[in-house]
Amino acid sequence: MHNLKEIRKDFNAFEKALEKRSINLDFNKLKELDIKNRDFIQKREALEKEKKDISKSKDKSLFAKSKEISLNIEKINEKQKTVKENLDKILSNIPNIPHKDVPNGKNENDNVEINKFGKIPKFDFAPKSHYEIGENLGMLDFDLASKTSGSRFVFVKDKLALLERALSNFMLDMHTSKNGYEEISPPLFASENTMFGTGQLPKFENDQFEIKLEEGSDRKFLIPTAEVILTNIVKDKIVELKSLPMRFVASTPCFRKEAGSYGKDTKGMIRQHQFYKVEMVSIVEQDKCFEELERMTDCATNILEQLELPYRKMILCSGDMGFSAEKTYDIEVWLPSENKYREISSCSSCSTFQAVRMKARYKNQNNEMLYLGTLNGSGLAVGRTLIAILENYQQKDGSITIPNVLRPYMNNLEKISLN
RNA sequence: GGAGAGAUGGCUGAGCGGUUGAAAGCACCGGUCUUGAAAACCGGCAAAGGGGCAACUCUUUCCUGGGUUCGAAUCCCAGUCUCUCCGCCA
Repeated sequence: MHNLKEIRKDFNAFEKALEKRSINLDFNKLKELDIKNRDFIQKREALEKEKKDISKSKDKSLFAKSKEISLNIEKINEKQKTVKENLDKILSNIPNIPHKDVPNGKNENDNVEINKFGKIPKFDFAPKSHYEIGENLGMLDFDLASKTSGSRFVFVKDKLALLERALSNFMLDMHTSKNGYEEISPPLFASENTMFGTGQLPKFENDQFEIKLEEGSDRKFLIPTAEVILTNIVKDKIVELKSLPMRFVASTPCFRKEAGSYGKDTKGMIRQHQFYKVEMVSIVEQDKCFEELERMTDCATNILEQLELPYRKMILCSGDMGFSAEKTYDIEVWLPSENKYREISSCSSCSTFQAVRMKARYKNQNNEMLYLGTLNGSGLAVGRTLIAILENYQQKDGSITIPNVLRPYMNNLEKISLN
């Protein structure tokens, strides 16, 4: 969320900065509400002062008047509240301002490649898709999942289940032992306020699974990513400077409705309602966001390099960036069956955008109160990594070679083949 | 599910109708002392919002939302969360 105080300093600059996002926003309305709001505040405070003085004086002859003032305050307060609500509503739906490095663009086609890694594998046979391979092995079962749960679910079985677990463990080990992240096993439920903090609410409610605990209880949601819960660790906090940066990693299931992606990736496990993801979150001083973003992205690509999977690093254009991000790198892994790169990680700096929503702050060297910078990145999406391994490591006979670094996590298994 | 206890500043913790934005301690910042550090001593130190070029000033805030009162951290009601005991249960 944007700080109204900052916006007010230069409305035009704010409007201009958001041009890249191509949102339709009534800036005049925003301006008008802000003025109205402050006007009401001034009126109310003047009355409050008057009332306070009477109370302090303890002059009984004025008590009746004080009562009258209270009624007046009430009226103005109602009006101010309504204006403020409208103001907040507009404000909470405005996305973050893209950083100047971010290329202008409409959609994913305008993303810009930064670099590439690895050799694209050549096959002397037609490479199969991950779901063919998995089904042939009898270790991916989509039919069973649709029977028990519906579409966009999968049963991962046997050695592929082991592989999935190995991937999670391998990634967690890397991030905790080499990259300085603290491992967290968090709740998978998030409160409404928590979802607001990272920007999933109010705008993207359609994508979230809501959980009903009991009639009339507070709203709860299944986390769409561990980012939500890890970032909110600092919600409502004033963090001590010496405890920065904070770095958290978690491997969790993620739940998404995937509304609006009907007909997209319907086959296979590219796009599911539920998937595992290893997520990194960094909480940093606000001026350290960009160096942290580079660091975090390196942590993600390093996993792919160790798994010897070919990838490319993209910088997202303004039109493809998430709501809370100011700058995002996507890591895309090579998928032979599709003959193209597909997203396997997304690392974003959110500047102070989430921190303002969460009221997450720290005091800098000069004892000034500042909002924190927050970053999140997948390190990596486990389901999609599984896919990438199936496809890139497939053999002619339908078996899968296990990447070297994963073997210690799989009882030194070297390949997965039909029993 | 039943019975209690609690929620106060960055943290711990007093206050239980009016000089309380809030004692005390810790932490933090500045100073004295020291070769330097530590200790000791002295001083400072809440946030949000509004007004002002600024110095500064005003308002709000003691879990949340209502209520009583001229006046609420303090009294009443509802809710949320936490803890203890009993029951049940992975």
